[in-house]
Amino acid sequence: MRPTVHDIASEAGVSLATVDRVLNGRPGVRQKTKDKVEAAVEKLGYVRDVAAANLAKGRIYPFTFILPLNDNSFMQALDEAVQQERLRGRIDRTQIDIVRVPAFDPAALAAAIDQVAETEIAGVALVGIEAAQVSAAIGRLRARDIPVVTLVSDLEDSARDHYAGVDNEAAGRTAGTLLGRFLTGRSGKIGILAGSLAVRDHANRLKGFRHVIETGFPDLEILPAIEAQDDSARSRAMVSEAIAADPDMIGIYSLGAGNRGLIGALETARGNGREIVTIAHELSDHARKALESGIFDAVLNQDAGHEVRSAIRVLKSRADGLDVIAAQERIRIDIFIKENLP
Amino acid sequence: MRPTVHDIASEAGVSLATVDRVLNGRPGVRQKTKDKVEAAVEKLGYVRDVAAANLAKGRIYPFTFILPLNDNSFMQALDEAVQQERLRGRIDRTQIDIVRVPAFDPAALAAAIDQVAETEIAGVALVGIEAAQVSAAIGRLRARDIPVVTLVSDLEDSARDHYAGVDNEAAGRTAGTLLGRFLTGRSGKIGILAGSLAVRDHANRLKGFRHVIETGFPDLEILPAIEAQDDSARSRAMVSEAIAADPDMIGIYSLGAGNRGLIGALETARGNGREIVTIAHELSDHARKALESGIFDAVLNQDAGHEVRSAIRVLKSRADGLDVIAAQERIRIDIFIKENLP
DNA sequence: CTGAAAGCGCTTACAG
DNA sequence: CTGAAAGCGCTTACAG
Repeated sequence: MRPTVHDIASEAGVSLATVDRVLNGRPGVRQKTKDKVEAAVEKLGYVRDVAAANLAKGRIYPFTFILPLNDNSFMQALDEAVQQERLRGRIDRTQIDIVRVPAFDPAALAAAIDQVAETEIAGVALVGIEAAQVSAAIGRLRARDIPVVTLVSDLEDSARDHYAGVDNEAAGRTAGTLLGRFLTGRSGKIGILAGSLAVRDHANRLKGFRHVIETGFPDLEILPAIEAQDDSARSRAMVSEAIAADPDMIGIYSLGAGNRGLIGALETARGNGREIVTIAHELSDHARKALESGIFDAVLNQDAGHEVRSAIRVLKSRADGLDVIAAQERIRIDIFIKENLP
Repeated sequence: MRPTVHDIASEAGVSLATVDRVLNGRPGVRQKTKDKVEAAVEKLGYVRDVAAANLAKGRIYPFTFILPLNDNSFMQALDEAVQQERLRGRIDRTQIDIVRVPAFDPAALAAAIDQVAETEIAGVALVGIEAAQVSAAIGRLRARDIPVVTLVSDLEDSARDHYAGVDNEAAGRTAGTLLGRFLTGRSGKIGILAGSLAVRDHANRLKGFRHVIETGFPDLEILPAIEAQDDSARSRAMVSEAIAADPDMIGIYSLGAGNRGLIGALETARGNGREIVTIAHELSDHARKALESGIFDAVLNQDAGHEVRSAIRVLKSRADGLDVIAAQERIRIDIFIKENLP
């Protein structure tokens, strides 16, 4: 049987309380006593039972997730993933509060952060918006020693502890390579559909995409980006117009949300005999159906559940003063085509 | 604060022991008492603290993993993943034994299974080999009510409880679509490199691949499969020869292990001005480097760690007599290209 | 600086 | 059929 604190205590000839002090690096133990305990730990190969420790501590980690009020499928999936983990809180001793703020509103986000900072909290996760006031609010949280993780969308210049999200430039490069290769031997133009290039994520994706196409696929030309604010009706209208206007458009990279409108436009185009190779982001139900029907050729995905769980793991580690194994927390860029749909 | 067994007991006006009996469906409780307890559970929204329960039970799940002694990278990764989980056993109360048997040896595997059946065990995971004697041995395990999960390689006709691995036919279809699309506009022949088509996994991959190419890419012709027993030197020689023999070979699908030899052959071919679009399986270090250098164009991967953890979750559920949510245990087919390498 | 005792939420003999 | 008490491996006041 594996050794317990009792074994350590009797081996070292001290009490349980002292063992606990040494094990948890609490102050008020003579060096000599500490040595005895450490020797016993070493000798018996003691490993702490974390579950039992948590039970005894009755410790609960109160975390707050600040999420945007956004109706696109991905943000909804993210919201649901957080709610899911919230329920699991009973078992993993987290107490997750969700605060929702208007989307794309830096002032609202900063205000929400400041409000959260007033509460008794062990960590905060939030979807970043690139803005000085947001960075400043994060700085104030960190000044109070509250761990902060950015989720999905980073704020590189802020004091956040960790970013739980995808490398968007790499995602753009991935899309570029796939689209370029799917169009092997053809020459023509590529349409870009974005929410807004003012959003760092979208800009980064486009940057990576552009780099790959320009350096690797000289027969393809990238058209100026269509910014449709991730709005479905708008996307549909603008993409339809662009397709009609340019018979040479043979591919589209949709790097934002708003896929529903895009799918409508592509279906219409297909009706008119135009098959356009398309790569989009986020495996929503719509995107899945579009893959199945051949309207989309590939979909890049980030797993919202993974991101949320990673954020929680990191916040817990931080709250416990432990280090994070960065490699283990890297969020993958999933590639889905019709054939490997999960 | 969330309710505990104490709250249920006082609400229902019974003792802790009775609450426990009802909660765990143990016999010897009057229906009327049971009703009272269940009403209290309902009313207070009680949810059991699994960690505390395990602590009290002192329960440990002794599982045995039977793994092939195989030096290919994937099997080594699998072995390491099991060792990893073995270490975590201290925290998640599993006690994992690893038994290693010669690879591709049905008699040895069957013997190992029978030997394990003699021990006090809560579940067995094993890498399947298609053979009647193996199925029979699994049947004997199940007859003793020991849960069995096949890992990586299934035995559909056996009595195993669950398969923790990838849908290999879908993997083949995925490879076919990618290769076909990467070769858009070109016509030529596709080489197939397999370990042995007697291995069901390899045969299934080829089946899926063939289906996609034959129905979707009429300009591509699949050459007879090269079976190199996953041996590096052999793979290298046979692939080199095949490339030299057929100037029309423009693509290769490598559906087994033995990638090192394949990479060597492709590098030589490249030196001779032959660029062959290649898709392989399993993201080993060699495969990763081959992606980075452009020798491989895509790699399909199954995550050994996921498979092992899924197997453990399923075995635990079975041991506890719980159902498994199949959708949650599905193992994904990961697509990696140079740009989305993790 | 150190220890004895109670308790976290559950389960398990044992007694009745 | 039901209950009182002890214990799982830890931590935490409290006392000294």
